[in-house]
Amino acid sequence: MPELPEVETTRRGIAPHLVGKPITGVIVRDSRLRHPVSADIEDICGKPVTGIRRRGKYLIADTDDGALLIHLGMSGSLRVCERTEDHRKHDHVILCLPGTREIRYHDPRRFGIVLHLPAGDPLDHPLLASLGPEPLSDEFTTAHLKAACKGRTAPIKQVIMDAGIVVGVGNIYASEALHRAGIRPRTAARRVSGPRLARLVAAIREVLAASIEQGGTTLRDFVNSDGQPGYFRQRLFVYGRAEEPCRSCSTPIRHAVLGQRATYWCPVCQR
DNA sequence: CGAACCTCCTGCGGGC
DNA sequence: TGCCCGCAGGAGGTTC
Repeated sequence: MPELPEVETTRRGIAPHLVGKPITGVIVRDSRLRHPVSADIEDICGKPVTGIRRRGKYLIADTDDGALLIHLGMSGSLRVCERTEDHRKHDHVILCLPGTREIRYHDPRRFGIVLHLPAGDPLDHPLLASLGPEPLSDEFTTAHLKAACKGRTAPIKQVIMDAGIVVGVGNIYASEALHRAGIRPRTAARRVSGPRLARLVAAIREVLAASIEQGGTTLRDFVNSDGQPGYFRQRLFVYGRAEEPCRSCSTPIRHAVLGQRATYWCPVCQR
């Protein structure tokens, strides 16, 4: 699925088409997402969209009377299309724009979310209220991560993937950041030293920022708002590279399942 | 509280 | 060629 870089890439792509303009109609072709898309989704229509924000892996389209909350789940994408094109299978929700275009929410697995939020602060919504800091913000500090790791026996990889601790780090970038920081994914969080946690904070920031620059990572589904894939996949050091040589030291990359998720690391670079 | 496990859903690639 | 199985970028829920 889209992790933070893919969601940010999507945000940047759709913003110019939405900000300052009203959504003129919503077509729900299949309401069966993670939360059913209710009829009040139409309430978003008419008022100009004042901005598109990202919070973790959520997108928020604000108006001065309510907002749209969108999550892309595992297989979701938002594309800007000409209205005349035929809709594809799994184009579940269509946001009509003034002029000739529309935005299509496409999500084969239907793990995503499209919700209308009434007036009020979207960040107070239960789905957003208990999220941890943004990894690219100043609030994501070594001290914060250190406090989150204190006493925790869970593997460090699972801790950095916990959205209550820091948002946006999914399965790809967790493996990548740990490689960059030289830390084994399975290490108990409480056993990672302060200096190594400082390296990890920096590594998370660096890998996410570098991926955003490349338009994110496409493994299978992800496309940006123009329907194009992201190019960070070719820059991945470990994810999906089992048995291939480490890009730093040529040792074959290891693979194991950790907390039900595929995990990759270099046994030499990561200790 | 934390940790381990399960679940939602569709599509695809590998093995036979 | 076709069928079955396992696996996939998320995250909320249950159980102990």
